[in-house]
Amino acid sequence: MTLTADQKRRRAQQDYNGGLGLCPARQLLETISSKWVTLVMLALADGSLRHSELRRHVAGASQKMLTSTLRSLERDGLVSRTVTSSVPVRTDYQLTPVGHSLLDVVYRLKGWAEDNMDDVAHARMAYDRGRLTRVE
Amino acid sequence: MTLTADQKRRRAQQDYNGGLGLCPARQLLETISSKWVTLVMLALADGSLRHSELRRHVAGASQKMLTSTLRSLERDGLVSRTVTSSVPVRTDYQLTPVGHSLLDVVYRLKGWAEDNMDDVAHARMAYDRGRLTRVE
DNA sequence: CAGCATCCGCAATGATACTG
DNA sequence: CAGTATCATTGCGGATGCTG
Repeated sequence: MTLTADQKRRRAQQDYNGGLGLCPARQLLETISSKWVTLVMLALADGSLRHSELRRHVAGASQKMLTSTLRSLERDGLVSRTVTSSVPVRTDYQLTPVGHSLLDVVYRLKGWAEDNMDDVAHARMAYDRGRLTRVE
Repeated sequence: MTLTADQKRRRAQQDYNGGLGLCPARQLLETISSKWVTLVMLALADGSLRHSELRRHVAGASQKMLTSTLRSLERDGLVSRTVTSSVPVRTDYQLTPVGHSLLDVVYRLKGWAEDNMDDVAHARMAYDRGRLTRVE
């Protein structure tokens, strides 16, 4: 078998997440870092929303991604799903207590972004403009 | 010519942002949400690190991804890069003041993950158990 | 209306080899 | 050692159509 360095690295990463148990936190971090997670969390901040409502709140999210994200959040116990078996099926999503605790952190993240977006925007322009000026 | 890789990334981001017409804050949020960003930030928490050292700290990061992430962070003014033009080129990375302010938030995120990983792990098992009643 | 399955294009990511 | 370009692969994410 030609298990080159690629396999080894990938195995290392997988083991890091699952086997060692020393860093399940990282696994969680990566879950949170998912593109739509923060947006869905913020959308559910005010209360429960239906699938269609959620989709309206989160701009640019396809039905597939939304469902996928919600499943992930539900699996992690951050979001609870309530299905009402009426004729038109109604499904409501809302944050669990654990979800709310994460929301608190997400708010801080959002706050930081709002506070520093000017600095970052400026830094970006400066970087893009003077990229050929190397520091030595 | 040396901008090709960066231009690709930049183009991708702008393409996404342009399609949705988003506020800069959300743009920043997505930057932070990048998979390796938090890990690199945490690695640089204690002080400056060289490229190779950084790579050792962040498990599973390829050289390409690391460089790419660092470039992104440098562009946003969160990380500063210091190149020493000695015979073996030495490059050190360290957080900027703005980077440190983000690090503070990242710490909270990490703290949350550590505090809640047990709950989440439990929720996951429970969820998976319920789903596995229907195995082929 | 909720959500799952399928096809598919493209961006993200990795490996490799090459500069300075 | 740090960094880049190039090619190959994959998995994300979008679109569509079908089920309950």
